[in-house]
Amino acid sequence: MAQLKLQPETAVQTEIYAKFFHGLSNPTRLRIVEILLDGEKNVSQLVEATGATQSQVSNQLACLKWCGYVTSRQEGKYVLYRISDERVRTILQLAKAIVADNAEHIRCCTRM
Amino acid sequence: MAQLKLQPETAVQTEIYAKFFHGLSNPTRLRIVEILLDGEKNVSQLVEATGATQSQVSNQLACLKWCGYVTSRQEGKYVLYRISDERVRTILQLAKAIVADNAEHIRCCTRM
DNA sequence: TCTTTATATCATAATACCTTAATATATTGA
DNA sequence: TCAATATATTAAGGTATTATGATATAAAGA
Repeated sequence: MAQLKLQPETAVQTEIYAKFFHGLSNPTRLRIVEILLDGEKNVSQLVEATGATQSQVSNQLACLKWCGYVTSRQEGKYVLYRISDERVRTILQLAKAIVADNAEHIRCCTRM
Repeated sequence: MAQLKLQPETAVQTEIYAKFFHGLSNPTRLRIVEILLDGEKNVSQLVEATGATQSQVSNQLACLKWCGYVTSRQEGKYVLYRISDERVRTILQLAKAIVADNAEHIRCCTRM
Protein backbone atom coordinates (compact mmCIF):
# COMPACT_ATOMS: atom_id res chain seq x y z
CA MET A 1 0.00 0.00 0.00
CA ALA A 2 1.31 3.43 -0.93
CA GLN A 3 2.76 5.55 1.81
CA LEU A 4 0.88 8.69 2.76
CA LYS A 5 2.07 11.73 0.84
CA LEU A 6 3.34 14.74 2.72
CA GLN A 7 0.76 17.17 3.99
CA PRO A 8 0.52 20.32 1.83
CA GLU A 9 1.30 22.19 5.05
CA THR A 10 4.75 20.62 5.08
CA ALA A 11 5.47 21.65 1.51
CA VAL A 12 4.58 25.24 2.30
CA GLN A 13 6.81 25.15 5.38
CA THR A 14 9.71 23.80 3.36
CA GLU A 15 9.27 26.53 0.79
CA ILE A 16 9.43 29.18 3.49
CA TYR A 17 12.63 27.72 4.88
CA ALA A 18 14.10 27.49 1.38
CA LYS A 19 13.24 31.14 0.83
CA PHE A 20 14.89 32.01 4.11
CA PHE A 21 18.13 30.35 3.01
CA HIS A 22 17.82 31.95 -0.38
CA GLY A 23 18.23 35.24 1.41
CA LEU A 24 21.81 34.30 2.27
CA SER A 25 22.55 32.62 -1.06
CA ASN A 26 23.67 35.73 -2.93
CA PRO A 27 27.17 37.12 -2.34
CA THR A 28 26.03 40.75 -2.19
CA ARG A 29 23.23 40.01 0.25
CA LEU A 30 25.44 37.82 2.40
CA ARG A 31 28.13 40.49 2.46
CA ILE A 32 25.58 43.07 3.53
CA VAL A 33 24.45 40.82 6.35
CA GLU A 34 28.05 40.29 7.46
CA ILE A 35 28.71 44.02 7.46
CA LEU A 36 25.54 44.77 9.39
CA LEU A 37 26.51 42.19 11.98
CA ASP A 38 29.25 44.65 12.78
CA GLY A 39 26.68 47.34 13.52
CA GLU A 40 24.05 49.63 12.04
CA LYS A 41 24.96 51.21 8.69
CA ASN A 42 23.31 53.52 6.18
CA VAL A 43 22.91 52.68 2.52
CA SER A 44 25.84 54.76 1.33
CA GLN A 45 28.15 53.02 3.77
CA LEU A 46 26.96 49.66 2.48
CA VAL A 47 27.52 50.76 -1.11
CA GLU A 48 31.05 51.82 -0.18
CA ALA A 49 31.79 48.67 1.80
CA THR A 50 30.42 46.17 -0.71
CA GLY A 51 31.54 47.86 -3.91
CA ALA A 52 28.12 47.12 -5.39
CA THR A 53 25.98 49.78 -7.06
CA GLN A 54 23.47 51.81 -5.08
CA SER A 55 20.66 50.19 -7.00
CA GLN A 56 21.95 46.74 -6.20
CA VAL A 57 22.34 47.48 -2.53
CA SER A 58 18.90 49.03 -2.23
CA ASN A 59 17.33 46.11 -4.03
CA GLN A 60 19.09 43.50 -1.95
CA LEU A 61 18.26 45.40 1.22
CA ALA A 62 14.62 45.32 0.21
CA CYS A 63 14.92 41.55 -0.20
CA LEU A 64 16.63 41.14 3.17
CA LYS A 65 14.00 43.32 4.79
CA TRP A 66 11.13 41.35 3.27
CA CYS A 67 12.67 38.14 4.54
CA GLY A 68 13.11 39.51 8.03
CA TYR A 69 16.90 39.66 8.14
CA VAL A 70 17.10 43.40 8.59
CA THR A 71 15.02 46.35 9.71
CA SER A 72 15.51 50.01 8.94
CA ARG A 73 14.83 53.41 10.40
CA GLN A 74 15.10 56.82 8.86
CA GLU A 75 17.46 59.32 10.44
CA GLY A 76 17.48 62.60 8.65
CA LYS A 77 18.28 61.98 5.03
CA TYR A 78 19.85 58.64 5.81
CA VAL A 79 18.20 55.26 6.21
CA LEU A 80 19.94 53.09 8.76
CA TYR A 81 19.78 49.33 8.50
CA ARG A 82 20.49 46.74 11.15
CA ILE A 83 20.19 43.01 11.68
CA SER A 84 16.79 42.24 13.13
CA ASP A 85 17.64 38.91 14.74
CA GLU A 86 20.94 38.20 16.46
CA ARG A 87 20.55 34.48 15.79
CA VAL A 88 21.59 35.22 12.22
CA ARG A 89 25.09 35.63 13.61
CA THR A 90 24.99 32.09 14.95
CA ILE A 91 23.77 30.69 11.64
CA LEU A 92 26.67 32.32 9.83
CA GLN A 93 29.21 31.08 12.37
CA LEU A 94 27.87 27.57 12.03
CA ALA A 95 27.92 27.74 8.24
CA LYS A 96 31.51 28.93 8.30
CA ALA A 97 32.51 26.10 10.58
CA ILE A 98 30.93 23.53 8.27
CA VAL A 99 32.34 25.12 5.16
CA ALA A 100 35.81 25.12 6.70
CA ASP A 101 35.75 21.34 6.34
CA ASN A 102 34.29 21.39 2.85
CA ALA A 103 35.52 24.58 1.23
CA GLU A 104 37.30 22.97 -1.69
CA HIS A 105 34.27 20.90 -2.55
CA ILE A 106 31.91 23.83 -2.49
CA ARG A 107 34.22 26.17 -4.38
CA CYS A 108 34.49 23.64 -7.20
CA CYS A 109 30.73 23.10 -7.41
CA THR A 110 29.72 23.92 -10.96
CA ARG A 111 26.48 22.00 -11.11
CA MET A 112 24.32 24.85 -9.87
CA MET B 1 40.96 59.45 1.11
CA ALA B 2 39.12 56.40 -0.14
CA GLN B 3 38.80 53.50 2.22
CA LEU B 4 40.65 50.33 1.33
CA LYS B 5 38.52 47.96 -0.66
CA LEU B 6 37.93 44.45 0.61
CA GLN B 7 40.68 41.95 -0.01
CA PRO B 8 39.86 39.63 -2.93
CA GLU B 9 40.25 36.84 -0.39
CA THR B 10 37.17 38.07 1.45
CA ALA B 11 35.09 38.17 -1.69
CA VAL B 12 36.00 34.58 -2.48
CA GLN B 13 35.12 33.52 1.04
CA THR B 14 31.76 35.24 0.85
CA GLU B 15 31.02 33.52 -2.43
CA ILE B 16 31.73 30.15 -0.90
CA TYR B 17 29.39 30.82 2.00
CA ALA B 18 26.74 32.08 -0.39
CA LYS B 19 27.07 28.88 -2.37
CA PHE B 20 26.74 26.89 0.80
CA PHE B 21 23.42 28.58 1.61
CA HIS B 22 22.36 28.20 -1.99
CA GLY B 23 22.43 24.46 -1.36
CA LEU B 24 19.53 24.85 1.06
CA SER B 25 17.66 27.46 -0.98
CA ASN B 26 15.67 25.08 -3.16
CA PRO B 27 12.57 23.36 -1.75
CA THR B 28 13.40 19.98 -3.24
CA ARG B 29 16.97 20.03 -1.99
CA LEU B 30 15.93 21.24 1.43
CA ARG B 31 13.27 18.55 1.67
CA ILE B 32 15.83 15.92 0.74
CA VAL B 33 18.14 17.18 3.47
CA GLU B 34 15.31 17.11 6.00
CA ILE B 35 14.41 13.56 5.06
CA LEU B 36 18.01 12.40 5.22
CA LEU B 37 18.34 13.92 8.68
CA ASP B 38 15.92 11.18 9.65
CA GLY B 39 18.37 8.55 8.40
CA GLU B 40 20.01 7.03 5.32
CA LYS B 41 17.74 6.60 2.29
CA ASN B 42 18.09 5.36 -1.27
CA VAL B 43 17.07 7.39 -4.30
CA SER B 44 13.74 5.64 -4.81
CA GLN B 45 12.75 6.33 -1.24
CA LEU B 46 13.59 9.99 -1.72
CA VAL B 47 11.56 10.11 -4.93
CA GLU B 48 8.62 8.61 -3.06
CA ALA B 49 9.00 10.88 -0.05
CA THR B 50 9.46 14.14 -1.94
CA GLY B 51 7.03 13.56 -4.77
CA ALA B 52 9.64 14.94 -7.16
CA THR B 53 10.68 13.10 -10.31
CA GLN B 54 13.59 10.67 -10.28
CA SER B 55 15.53 12.99 -12.53
CA GLN B 56 14.98 15.92 -10.21
CA VAL B 57 16.01 13.96 -7.15
CA SER B 58 19.16 12.60 -8.77
CA ASN B 59 20.15 16.03 -9.99
CA GLN B 60 19.60 17.71 -6.65
CA LEU B 61 21.43 14.90 -4.90
CA ALA B 62 24.37 15.51 -7.19
CA CYS B 63 24.28 19.17 -6.19
CA LEU B 64 24.07 18.35 -2.49
CA LYS B 65 26.92 15.90 -2.86
CA TRP B 66 29.14 18.41 -4.66
CA CYS B 67 28.52 20.92 -1.91
CA GLY B 68 29.34 18.44 0.83
CA TYR B 69 25.88 18.11 2.36
CA VAL B 70 25.54 14.42 1.62
CA THR B 71 27.64 11.39 0.82
CA SER B 72 26.60 8.18 -0.83
CA ARG B 73 27.50 4.52 -0.96
CA GLN B 74 26.38 1.79 -3.29
CA GLU B 75 24.64 -1.22 -1.81
CA GLY B 76 23.69 -3.71 -4.44
CA LYS B 77 21.53 -1.98 -6.98
CA TYR B 78 20.69 0.83 -4.59
CA VAL B 79 22.63 3.98 -3.83
CA LEU B 80 22.22 5.08 -0.25
CA TYR B 81 22.56 8.73 0.69
CA ARG B 82 23.17 10.24 4.08
CA ILE B 83 23.95 13.62 5.65
CA SER B 84 27.69 14.08 5.84
CA ASP B 85 27.75 16.65 8.62
CA GLU B 86 25.43 16.54 11.61
CA ARG B 87 25.82 20.28 12.14
CA VAL B 88 23.42 20.74 9.24
CA ARG B 89 20.72 19.67 11.66
CA THR B 90 21.58 22.56 13.94
CA ILE B 91 21.51 25.06 11.09
CA LEU B 92 18.05 23.92 10.11
CA GLN B 93 16.77 24.07 13.68
CA LEU B 94 18.10 27.58 14.04
CA ALA B 95 16.60 28.69 10.75
CA LYS B 96 13.24 27.28 11.76
CA ALA B 97 13.37 29.11 15.06
CA ILE B 98 14.09 32.41 13.32
CA VAL B 99 11.49 31.84 10.64
CA ALA B 100 8.90 31.06 13.28
CA ASP B 101 9.04 34.75 14.21
CA ASN B 102 8.99 35.97 10.61
CA ALA B 103 7.05 33.37 8.66
CA GLU B 104 4.39 35.71 7.34
CA HIS B 105 6.96 38.18 6.10
CA ILE B 106 8.97 35.57 4.27
CA ARG B 107 5.97 33.83 2.75
CA CYS B 108 4.84 37.12 1.21
CA CYS B 109 8.28 37.93 -0.18
CA THR B 110 7.88 38.29 -3.92
CA ARG B 111 10.91 40.40 -4.63
CA MET B 112 13.27 37.51 -5.35
C1' DT C 1 22.62 -13.26 -22.08
C1' DC C 2 18.27 -10.82 -21.67
C1' DT C 3 15.12 -8.27 -18.96
C1' DT C 4 13.99 -5.56 -15.21
C1' DT C 5 14.91 -2.22 -11.84
C1' DA C 6 17.68 1.61 -9.98
C1' DT C 7 20.19 5.56 -10.76
C1' DA C 8 22.65 9.10 -13.48
C1' DT C 9 23.18 12.19 -17.26
C1' DC C 10 21.96 15.22 -20.90
C1' DA C 11 19.39 18.55 -24.03
C1' DT C 12 16.00 21.70 -24.17
C1' DA C 13 12.48 24.79 -22.77
C1' DA C 14 10.51 27.49 -19.06
C1' DT C 15 11.28 30.28 -15.25
C1' DA C 16 13.64 32.96 -11.87
C1' DC C 17 17.29 35.95 -10.72
C1' DC C 18 20.63 39.58 -11.26
C1' DT C 19 22.68 43.69 -13.39
C1' DT C 20 22.31 47.94 -15.39
C1' DA C 21 20.54 52.30 -16.36
C1' DA C 22 17.01 55.46 -15.87
C1' DT C 23 13.85 57.65 -13.08
C1' DA C 24 11.16 58.68 -8.80
C1' DT C 25 10.86 60.16 -4.00
C1' DA C 26 12.36 62.34 0.16
C1' DT C 27 15.30 65.18 3.04
C1' DT C 28 18.29 69.02 3.77
C1' DG C 29 20.18 73.44 3.32
C1' DA C 30 20.72 77.59 0.45
C1' DT D 1 11.25 77.18 -3.60
C1' DC D 2 15.45 75.24 -5.78
C1' DA D 3 19.46 72.43 -5.88
C1' DA D 4 21.94 68.73 -3.96
C1' DT D 5 22.22 64.43 -1.72
C1' DA D 6 20.34 59.90 -0.24
C1' DT D 7 17.52 56.20 -1.15
C1' DA D 8 13.93 53.49 -3.62
C1' DT D 9 11.69 51.75 -7.62
C1' DT D 10 11.22 50.16 -12.23
C1' DA D 11 12.06 48.17 -16.86
C1' DA D 12 14.90 45.61 -19.92
C1' DG D 13 18.30 42.46 -21.07
C1' DG D 14 21.51 38.86 -19.87
C1' DT D 15 22.52 34.91 -17.13
C1' DA D 16 21.67 31.11 -14.08
C1' DT D 17 18.49 27.65 -12.32
C1' DT D 18 14.91 24.41 -12.66
C1' DA D 19 11.68 21.10 -14.80
C1' DT D 20 10.85 17.83 -18.27
C1' DG D 21 11.58 14.12 -21.16
C1' DA D 22 14.71 11.11 -23.32
C1' DT D 23 18.50 8.31 -22.94
C1' DA D 24 22.55 6.01 -20.74
C1' DT D 25 24.69 3.07 -17.32
C1' DA D 26 24.87 -0.48 -13.92
C1' DA D 27 23.31 -4.27 -10.95
C1' DA D 28 20.34 -8.36 -10.22
C1' DG D 29 17.81 -12.22 -11.34
C1' DA D 30 15.60 -15.26 -14.81
